[in-house]
Amino acid sequence: MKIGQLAKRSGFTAHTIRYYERIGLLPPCQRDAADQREYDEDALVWIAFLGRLKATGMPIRDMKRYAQLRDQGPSTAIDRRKILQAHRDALVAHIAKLQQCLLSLDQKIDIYLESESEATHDANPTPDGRDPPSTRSA
Amino acid sequence: MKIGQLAKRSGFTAHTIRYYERIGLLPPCQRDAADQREYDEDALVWIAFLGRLKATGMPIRDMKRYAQLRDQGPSTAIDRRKILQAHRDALVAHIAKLQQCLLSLDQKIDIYLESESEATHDANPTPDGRDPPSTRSA
DNA sequence: CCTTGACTTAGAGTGCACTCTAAGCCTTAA
DNA sequence: TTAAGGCTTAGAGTGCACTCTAAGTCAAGG
Repeated sequence: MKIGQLAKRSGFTAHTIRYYERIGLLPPCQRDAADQREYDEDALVWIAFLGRLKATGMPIRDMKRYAQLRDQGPSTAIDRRKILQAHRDALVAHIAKLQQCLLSLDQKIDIYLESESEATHDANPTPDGRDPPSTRSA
Repeated sequence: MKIGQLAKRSGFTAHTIRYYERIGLLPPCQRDAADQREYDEDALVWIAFLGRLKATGMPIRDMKRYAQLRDQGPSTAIDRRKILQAHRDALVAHIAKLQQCLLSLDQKIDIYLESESEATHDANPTPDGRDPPSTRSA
């Protein structure tokens, strides 16, 4: 497939795909008679994997490290697995943190909703007219 | 407390706190006789909240919008609540996506681990000497 | 008295990850 | 035949969120 196709199927732009090739994240691909890039399904699998690393917050320099090891062949498999595991652990921690933030966000929303329903039952929003839930710990 | 104290307790640097004030994320605070910033506990609560918005991926321009509404007083409470709810929904979706990525990351790690244990039982890592788990969907 | 270190300002610089531009080539449909 | 649209390159530009610099003031400790 051409770069435009790969772009559509991977969710990256053609610009970004060329950029990734330039910096060594994608290996150089086949070219057709007109010197245009021609990709196979493997390329899509690889770039989709990069997309997941990116989505989970891996910086490009780490993806590059991984890509370099991959280029060096099977002897680097253990190193690659370790990179992935470290990333996985960081991801688990990150998700946990997000879930905690979600909790306190929900709490804050509830405080807003409560003060809104008070305002419905009562003509006067909050007793002293202060900004209702501008603060709250957690 | 002084800016250095607030920095320590909030996890932001003093530089960043001044930057946030400059762009309107933090309201101007009290100054002491030497014109140095003096913060109260409320300031800490507010900046900690900003920290959670940031940690959950809210861009600064959206935080600014929220801060502006807050500065306008209680009449903007519903708008603020809606911002928070929209952010909350985006966050839930983001967490779900991360969890999906975590799943396929774990699968990939398992493939590496399997090929490693094969290598232990068998002298020859992979039959044809190819890069073991460089791909795999999901 | 002197040094240390925290603070002040405006504004410049950084790092990341794209994102786009310019100028041009090639293929395909009308 | 021509126009549209996709492709090529090197390199410049963008947006975000800081991050730091320079030059200076000020208060406390040795």
